[in-house]
Amino acid sequence: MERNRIDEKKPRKPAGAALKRPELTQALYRALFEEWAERGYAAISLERVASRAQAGKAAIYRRWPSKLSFCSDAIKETAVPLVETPDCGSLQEDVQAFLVNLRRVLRHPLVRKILPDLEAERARGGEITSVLDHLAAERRARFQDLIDRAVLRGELGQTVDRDLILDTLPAPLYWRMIVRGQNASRTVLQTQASMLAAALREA
Amino acid sequence: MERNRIDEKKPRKPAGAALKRPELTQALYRALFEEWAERGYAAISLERVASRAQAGKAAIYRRWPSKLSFCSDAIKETAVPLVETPDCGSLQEDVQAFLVNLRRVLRHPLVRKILPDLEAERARGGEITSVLDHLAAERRARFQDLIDRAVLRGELGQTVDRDLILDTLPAPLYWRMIVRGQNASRTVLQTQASMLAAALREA
DNA sequence: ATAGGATGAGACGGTAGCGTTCCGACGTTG
DNA sequence: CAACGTCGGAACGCTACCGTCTCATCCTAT
Repeated sequence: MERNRIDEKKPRKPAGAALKRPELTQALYRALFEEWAERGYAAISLERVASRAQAGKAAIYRRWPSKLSFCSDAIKETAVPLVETPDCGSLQEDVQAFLVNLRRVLRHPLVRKILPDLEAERARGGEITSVLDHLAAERRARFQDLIDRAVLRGELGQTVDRDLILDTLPAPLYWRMIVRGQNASRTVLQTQASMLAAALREA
Repeated sequence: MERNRIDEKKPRKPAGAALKRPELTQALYRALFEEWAERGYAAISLERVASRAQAGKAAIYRRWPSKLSFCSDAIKETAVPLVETPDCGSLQEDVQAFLVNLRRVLRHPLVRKILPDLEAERARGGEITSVLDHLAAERRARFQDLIDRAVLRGELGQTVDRDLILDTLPAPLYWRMIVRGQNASRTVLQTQASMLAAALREA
């Protein structure tokens, strides 16, 4: 009876499938993010998203039951391939590699607009708060690895305040690029890495 | 002819005046900020602001021609008495005093919600962007004073990168309190001040 | 070729806020 | 006392979007 005809999400044949065309789903995600960047989460109009994707409103309501689940899926689908922080040999190099990765993310023009909106929505206690909390937890785990390596190398004491480092590492670059809207050259990253390494050793 | 009957903003007699009652104006400001914190700038409903202040919509439109000018006036009126950064004798003490002032501002429950919304609105290029740019310029001037004093004392070299310091000083506390939503104890401020002073000397 | 399912387009009634305008009530001024 | 201006409240027509629904069309699989 081939019951997988209902379950399958990807095309069985090489060409595009007809069951909830995945290309359209991607187009809807893209249109959503554009709308999101322009208006902010609270003011997203699904009508405009649909027309921006040259789709009908029904195409959205067929896939997701609500704006929240639509946006939640869009974030999860997109934010997963995020920053990787491999071991670069020293604290200073680890920090600099992290900054390079962070800059790559913060450079994206849509991220620059959507990220502050997410923070605002979270501060306000909006409905997407839970989604963001989940992402924040993942982000925190990456930091822990970086700090653990530095402690093992003896670059940081075992009593180091991990919570404070969590504030210190990403904050200056975020502030510069997102809050102040400046760009960050390679020399800026290097100087910031030096300053951060010095700050961490002081903690 | 007593032409000041038109100009005067304050009551001539001890009792409340009738011409655009200033108490009502203040009540409207307060209601605006509450609404702002709950919904965000883009979603502010002047109808709700009015009813929250137990006023009629006309009371708002009699005073301001648009939402932008209403909010703009409210911000300017409120944000002017901002942080002061007096000379405390040393870089480390100056930094710590600045952090204490910043914490005082960021602790306010309405500020915690309105500030991220302002950043998001600014990143989006919304209509209040110009108002915020003006405030940012004032804020920057305060930092220049703090750095100038440290250079004069010989604590920082004359070639120090002021732009980077502009990113480094407020970022970690802002990140901790606003983005992460944590509070900041006195020892947190002290440790951050030490870390920041070490970072600045590295710049 | 044909049947079935997704699609784009758009109509529908409902909700919400806009900005304006009117009203009767009130208090201050003269 | 009378005139005036502001007050709260409410109604106005207007626009935008919601979430549902219908329908002709197109594509794919059988």
